[in-house]
Amino acid sequence: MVRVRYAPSPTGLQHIGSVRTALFAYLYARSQAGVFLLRIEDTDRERYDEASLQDIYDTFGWLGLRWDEGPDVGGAYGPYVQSERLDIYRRHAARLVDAGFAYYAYDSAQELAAQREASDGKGGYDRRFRDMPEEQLASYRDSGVPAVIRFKTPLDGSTRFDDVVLGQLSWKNEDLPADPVLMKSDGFPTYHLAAVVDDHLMEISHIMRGPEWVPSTPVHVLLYEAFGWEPPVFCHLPLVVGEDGKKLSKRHGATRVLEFRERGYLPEALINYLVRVGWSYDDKQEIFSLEELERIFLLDRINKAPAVFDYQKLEWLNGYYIRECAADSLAQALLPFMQRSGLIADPPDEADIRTVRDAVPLIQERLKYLADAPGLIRFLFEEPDFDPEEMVPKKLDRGETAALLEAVLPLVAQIPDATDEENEERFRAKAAALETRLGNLLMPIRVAITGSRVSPPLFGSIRLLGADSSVRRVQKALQRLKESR
RNA sequence: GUCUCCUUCGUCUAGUGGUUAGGACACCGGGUUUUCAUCCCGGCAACAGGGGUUCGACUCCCCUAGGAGAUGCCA
Repeated sequence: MVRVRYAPSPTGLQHIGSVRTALFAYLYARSQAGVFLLRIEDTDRERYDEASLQDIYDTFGWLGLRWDEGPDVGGAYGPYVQSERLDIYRRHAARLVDAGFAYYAYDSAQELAAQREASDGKGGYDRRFRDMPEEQLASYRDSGVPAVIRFKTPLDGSTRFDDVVLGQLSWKNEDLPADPVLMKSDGFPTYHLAAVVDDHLMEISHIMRGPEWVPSTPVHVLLYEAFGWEPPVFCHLPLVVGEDGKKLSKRHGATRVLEFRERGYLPEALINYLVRVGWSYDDKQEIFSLEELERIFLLDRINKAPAVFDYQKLEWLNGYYIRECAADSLAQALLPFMQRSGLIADPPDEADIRTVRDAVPLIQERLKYLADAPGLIRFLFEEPDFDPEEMVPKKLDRGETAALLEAVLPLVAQIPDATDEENEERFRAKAAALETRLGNLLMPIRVAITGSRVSPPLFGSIRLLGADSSVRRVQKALQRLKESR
């Protein structure tokens, strides 16, 4: 039985890297008909942040990735919050001390900092309490200095493990972190202890996590050995980096995942994009639905090398998924963005909903982001403001433009009652009669109606706006064009 | 500094000893089109460098260079 976990710590908002890790774990569990579970690693009470915890639920709720076991849904291996498992860690740490694999240490933060400094960035702890005789130890114990429990990493020999992605990895034990802390002085475990204990007790079969854990994996392997447990399969995912090749952070743009929702990305697009960062299926397919991924996602197609997060490709996918979207659901998805830009009320009234829905066919293939919609159809909700000069087509002047507009005005009122084909035919005939180009006729109207030279298709736009408003806007624009001569 | 990992077009990647090194995004050009967008066609563009092994290396080995991660009583 494949059991994988996503184990975020509520110390920061969910970002691209963490969600990519979760996605891979989720997909692998699904493809193996296994279990995907959420475990909250809240053992750092210094950095604990309530909002970050909520962000985890909000993020995955939006993405539509559900766990089979977790704090909110329960399960047979709980509790799924580490701060609720403290006595489990205490017991296991004590067990290691009793068996001679770990010991109490009484260093102060200052002493440790001084040691680090003295070692000239090389790290390294002097292990002073590791083999301290009992008589000496007693004085520390009685002094009331808070103790930590440290793990005795072997002084010689080597530790190796197999990683699904990286292959066989090996360390000399002397290069390992010197006696890492297992239990902190505040009674909370460190990641090393908590993760190992929980992964074992929760019967995790595959540890899928970011590459920053590779260097501490040998310590984890040693811990499994000390406990007499069989380690799970390790699977370290490649890093997601920014364009500068460095670990993704705020300076690379939107890294907080929910910000992608605010910017008008579709979860399908983000998921599809993310799955291709560090994973491939074959040499052809780029588009994957979540449902398909849940069937075909395999670990052996995971890449080793770090991958650059490419916003342009994400943008393309987002446009693709917007185009694929059913009109009604797209309209629905657009409403919050219309509200946020103040064009429609919250809650929206019937007429506004209808307008948005009717506008969808006009703008669907023009949207790269949901947030683009308000800009494209703003003219349906309020009168545009524009420079009359915008109406003048290339190679024409204001006078000529005004004359064309005047000549074509009667046709505008008829637009809503005719098909696009009929309208086009009429305008083409008119253009021919006036010995001008079709574009020279339509551009001034386009600007008069929408306020911009770039807009959704004109006839459809006018149909939505209605004959009266449309004619009024053209007349008004004509007036301004003449006046400003 | 030390340890570990990584290295195919600008980017994501396919490729597992013999390929014109394939696809996608981006970019450039062309076509369709009432603007924009979509769509269609075409183009540019890569095996980090050096040694081996081999009849033959992008593929295997070694070295170098570059990059990244780690080096916490954070995860």
